[in-house]
Order: sequence, then C-alpha cells, then structure tokens
Amino acid sequence: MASGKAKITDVAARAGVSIKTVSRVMNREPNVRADTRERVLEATAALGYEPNPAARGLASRRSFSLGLLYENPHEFSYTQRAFDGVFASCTAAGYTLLMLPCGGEDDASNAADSALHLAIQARVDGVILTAPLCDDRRLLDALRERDTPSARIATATPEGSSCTVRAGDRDASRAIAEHLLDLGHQRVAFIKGDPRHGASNERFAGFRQGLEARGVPLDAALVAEGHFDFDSGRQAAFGLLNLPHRPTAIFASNDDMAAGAIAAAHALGLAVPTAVSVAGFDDSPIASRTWPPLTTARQPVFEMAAAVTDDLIAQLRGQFDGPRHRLFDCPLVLRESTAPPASTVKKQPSASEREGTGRHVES
Amino acid sequence: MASGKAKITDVAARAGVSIKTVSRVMNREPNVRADTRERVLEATAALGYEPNPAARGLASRRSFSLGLLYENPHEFSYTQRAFDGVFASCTAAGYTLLMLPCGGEDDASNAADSALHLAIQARVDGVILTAPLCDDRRLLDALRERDTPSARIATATPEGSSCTVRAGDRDASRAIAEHLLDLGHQRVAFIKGDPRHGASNERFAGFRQGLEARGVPLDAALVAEGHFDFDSGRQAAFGLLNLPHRPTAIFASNDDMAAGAIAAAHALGLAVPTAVSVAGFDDSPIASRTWPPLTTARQPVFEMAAAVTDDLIAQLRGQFDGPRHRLFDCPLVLRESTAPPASTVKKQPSASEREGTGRHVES
DNA sequence: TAACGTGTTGATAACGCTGTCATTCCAAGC
DNA sequence: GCTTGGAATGACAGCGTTATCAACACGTTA
Repeated sequence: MASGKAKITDVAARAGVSIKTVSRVMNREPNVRADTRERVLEATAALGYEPNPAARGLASRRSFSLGLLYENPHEFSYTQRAFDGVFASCTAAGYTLLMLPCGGEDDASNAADSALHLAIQARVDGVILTAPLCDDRRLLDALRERDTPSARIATATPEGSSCTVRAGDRDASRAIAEHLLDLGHQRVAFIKGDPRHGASNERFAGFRQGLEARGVPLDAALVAEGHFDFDSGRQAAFGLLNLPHRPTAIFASNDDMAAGAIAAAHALGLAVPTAVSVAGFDDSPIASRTWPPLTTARQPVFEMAAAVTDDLIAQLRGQFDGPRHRLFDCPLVLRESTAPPASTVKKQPSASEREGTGRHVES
Repeated sequence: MASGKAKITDVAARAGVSIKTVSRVMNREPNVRADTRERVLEATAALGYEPNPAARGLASRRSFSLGLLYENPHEFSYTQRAFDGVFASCTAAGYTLLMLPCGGEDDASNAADSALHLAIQARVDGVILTAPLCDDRRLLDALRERDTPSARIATATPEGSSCTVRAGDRDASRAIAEHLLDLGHQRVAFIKGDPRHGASNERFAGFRQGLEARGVPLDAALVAEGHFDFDSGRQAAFGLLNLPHRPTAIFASNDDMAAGAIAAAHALGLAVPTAVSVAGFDDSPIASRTWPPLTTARQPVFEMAAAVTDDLIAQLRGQFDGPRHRLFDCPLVLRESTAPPASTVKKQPSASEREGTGRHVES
C-alpha cells in the first residue's frame, strides 16, 4: 500500500542491493539467492513498486503487449458498442486503448481492486469506467488519490470531478410505460434491473412516473426483481404470468430480460403480443432478433462512449474547464412485441398522443 | 513503404534538421517553418518512420493510452469469448492486451492495411488474428516481413509458420446433419456462411458428408447463401420455406442465421420444430435465447483463444519448436428446435441438454 | 596450492524520445 | 547601421529500465 511512484532505485536502496538485482527479481531471472530475492520482494511490497512499462519496453525492445486483431461487422452488444465508440475517439486523438476487464461475479470490492491494479500497472493516462464500476466509491477515491483522470459511462451520480455521460433512462422509461398504457393496458408489470446499476433506479422511477401521469396506481405485485440478464427476466416473467390476475403487458428494464419474458410467454403458451405485450430497453441486438421483435428504447451507446472519451482526452490535454456531464436521449423504437390488450377494441394511438422524447419507429 | 525500424535520428539526418525539430513535427507543435515541416514529413514517409511509443512515454511521462474498465458477467458473444480467453492468458503471462479493430464492411485489403498499421504503430510483440483476417495472405506476408509473430484463430489454413487453432467444424457439422437425418428428415436445407471464413467451407463439407453417410443426395435447391448474420439467415430461410416443395429442416451454419431462420418460420406461421426443424452452429448466446432454443454445436471459443495465446507467448519467450496447430472438438448441443418431421411417428429426441421449462409451442 | 568453474552481484552504457534552455535567424523600429 | 524581440532551431540532459560484461565468492579439481 504505497504511492505507486517508487522506482527501481528506491527499491534497490531499501533492499541494500543494486538495481540490476532488483531487475532480476522482477523479471524472475535465475541466479538470485533466495534471501536476496526475499529482501527485494519485501522492499517492492513496502514501497508499492510497479515497474514502469515504458522504460522496460525501451530498454528491452519489447512491448509486453499483444495485439488482438479482429474484424466483426456483425457484433453489436452493449460492451461492444461502447468499446467501438471509445476506440473511435482514441484513434482519432492518437491514443491507444487498453481493455481492463474486471472480475465478474465476485463482489464489487474485488472488481474495484483488480480495476485499480490494472490501471496502475499499465500506467494509463486515464480510465473510462462503465456501470456499475463507475459508481464504486472506493475505486473513484483511489483513482483520485493517484491523480488518474476518469470518465464514467452510465453513472448513477452525474456529478463530481470526472466527466460523465448517461442516457435519459427515466424519460424514455416513462415514455414506454405511457405507450403501453395508451394501448389500453391496465395491468402493466415491471421487471427491475441489477440494483448496482444506476440505470435500474432511473428506469423504475420513469415507469412509476408514467403510471402516475396516466392515473394508474402502482401494483406492487406486478413489480419483479431482475438482474439485467436473460434468465432472471424469464424467471421474473414466469412469476408474473402465473399470477391469478396476470398482467397484460410486461415492461422489462432491458432487452435481454425482455427476451427472457418472451421466452416465458412462449413456454406458457401465451402469444406475444396477442395475449401479452412485452417491451424492453436499450435496443440491443437481441431486440431485433426475438420473435416478435421488441418494442424498446434506443440507447445511443456508441455516441455516448465516444463523446465522454473526447471529454476525457480534452481533459488530459489540459483543455479542461470543469467536468462535463452529458445526457443522451433514448428514442422509442416501436416494433411488434406490443399491441392493445386482447379484450380491448383495437386502436392505434394517434400522432398527437405521442409526446416526450423523439420517437423512432421501425418498419 | 519502408522497414518500420527507422528512428528519429535517421529522419533528422535525412531531412537535414535536428531530432528536436523532427519531434516537433511529429507532435504537431507550433513554431516550425512550413517548408521545414514539409521536409521532415517527406523524410518520415520515405523511411516509414513511426515513433517508438515506449521511448515517447518514458521521456514524456505519458502513456498515450487509456484504459477501458468494464465488468460484464453477462456478455457472451463470439468476439467477447475470444477476447476473454486471450486476455486470461495475457494476464497470466504478464502481457498487456491491445485491441485493434479493423474496418468492417470495407474490402478486405483495407482491413489488412489498417491491421498492419495498428500493429506496427503500437509495436506489439505479436498479434492474434481472428477470421477472416487470419487468412489474408497480404497481411500474413507483411507480418512475416516485419518478423512480427502471430497466432491465428479459426483459420482455414492450419499450417505455415504461425501457431493456429480451429474448431472441428467439419465433424461437428456432419454430426448435426446426421442428427437431423436420423430424426427422419429427408429434405434438409443448408444455409452457408460468409465465404471469406474458412469455417464456412468446412461446415458445408461436413453437411455433405453427413448426407452421404446416410445415403441422401444433395439437392442444390436446398442450399442457400448467407453471411453469418441474422438478416441473411432470415432471408435465406424465407427463400427456402417458400419453395414449392419446402424442406422440413434447416441447418444454418451459425446460430445468428439460425435465429433468423426461426424468425422467418414464425413470420410464415410455421411452428418450430413442429413444422420445420432448425439447427445452428457455435452455441453462442443467441442459441439459448431464441424460441425454441437452438440445437447447435458448441464451439469452445474461450479455450481455443486461451490455448493459442499461450502458444504465441511461448514462442515470444523463445520456447518454440515449430508452430503448433490445435484442433478443438465441438460437442453437439441438443435443444428444442429440432424434432422429427410432422409426417413421422412422433418420438422424443434424447436431449443431452435441455433449456427452458415449457413445452408448449406457439400456435 | 593454484587453477578452474559456477553461482551471484554490480557498474555502466545504452534504449529513442521529449523537456529545458540556449542559440540563431530575421524582420521591424530606431 | 544597430538594436530588439519573437519565431525557429538545436544541444544536451534526462526519463527508468534492461543488457553487457566485469567482478567477486565459493567449492571443486588438477
């Protein structure tokens, strides 16, 4: 636990050896006495020493990095889209992009630790954080302590010293709720997302606002927990559709869960949207691959990622007058998974009934 | 067009200026006379000079790289899985991983050029190539010319001087074909993949072998072109299902196209698998998210990527006795999208893996 | 005992670039 | 002509590590 700014000479002095010996230990070279190695390792640990990759690369004529070249015009997942946006901005500005994946299922503190370690070891000029890492207080504090500028994508806290970007989750979520209510649905269920993501709260809040705006009371029995993944969506939908008085529409707070809801409906013999409408959020690739394709809200992930990366680079270049907090609209995308409830006389909402964020209607 | 090994002193000598002036030009600093800048740029172009990022980083105390931290336990796309495998091996060996996405829809030569440029500019120790880049002769030649070791994932040519890994596409494809035939299908259609990928040929070859093994002649009318993406799969399936004497089963050579085929079947009012069976390939995430979930072959992408990365790193460390060419099996995954044809006496397929709990089929 | 090998350690010179600061150039003003 | 000041350029010292090679400490062999 130390500054992370120690250099090899400091370690050598502390261990009472030459820098070459420290170098030997760091590179796991043979021919170092065990007790010498031990002393060096103690010194590195005490000083929090991490070799400088640039110096190492210069002296050894090696980069210690591999390139992964790929070409995939047909990948559109969320992370992929974010990556593409960040990469585009980096390339344009002459920056290189390192990917630092953090532990998945482990508890958040581990993820933050590994994130921090990677960022320090690689000595990047700045880091871009995605949800839910971008709201980890310990990580943010540690980065600030080390003067590593950061940018945050899809944060729950669009404030503080780093640039942020987020989607207008609440408004778009409200628009989807109103869309379902305007179709004539009275019992609209909601599947919440991973509570660690700030977007989850926002989307739920938007849903409630939509109900309120249409004068429909919130029925707690129709709110289910989910974790943004297909399986949790399917299970939540099973629960909802097996209720004695089941909902006629399900609004899942992302597309993957909505796809799960569709699978659940199919499994129960309920046709979508005839027997039950389903809506998602994100307009991720799965949204147009389900049957029927999903009504959802399009989150412009590429643009968001590129924009906040530009902000970060500007900051690194000293062009910085305070952190910028961006907000992107999520236009509604109407597809075939939503329709009026079976019992209702079919009616299309007229254009004048549509309001709020801009809407993008497909096919 | 030159060696790529020129340094700043060479450029300075050729342009008749000091290295500092070259540095100014390279960094777009002001206060350089236009004609001087011109001369320097000519020299850099003539010598193929690219600044050494390690030296630059060491002197300037900047890394010119950004870290993208993310945490997404629920992403499983092909590239993502490959990335995870490569990353795991890199981390274990103390290597850093740079992502170098190459142009998507452009012609292959552009992609190869940009790949090469990125690899040279970043001065990586080695590169890992995914299909179809891994079979681009110009790219491979250029890499060899620069002594940049490479590893290739899913190559069509498991030979040559670089380590490779590929899946047993042909055998698995044959197994799927035989599975469909053994269910009783007589008219099995095939949707080919992107011809630039070596796997496309292999999978088609396996399909034909399966037909041959069961004594069923190949019907050219039942072979459609595709490009490994959802939409081409859907369109191909539309064509096939609208034939006067339509097939009772469709084998799409990857899952994304198979999902498209399911969508086409749904759109035509044909239930899967009752009216038509559909099988895919890869066991990518979409395979378990369609309704019904897809029968497919599991390609162990993570393991493949990690293994070939280990090979590359071993080579970089001098532990190299000839290139290694690995082959991974793709086990069959039986789900609910395949069943005996309607006209046959109904019998349950022995499912090795079952997804989903429902057994109702949308009417 | 002397010579030798083997394992261990250190002094010092790169590595290729940028930062600092000195120097040169040149047009404008006296 | 001489000065002046800003623009243009260059000399040189690092940046923090690894590579090279010399030196040293031992135990072993002739």
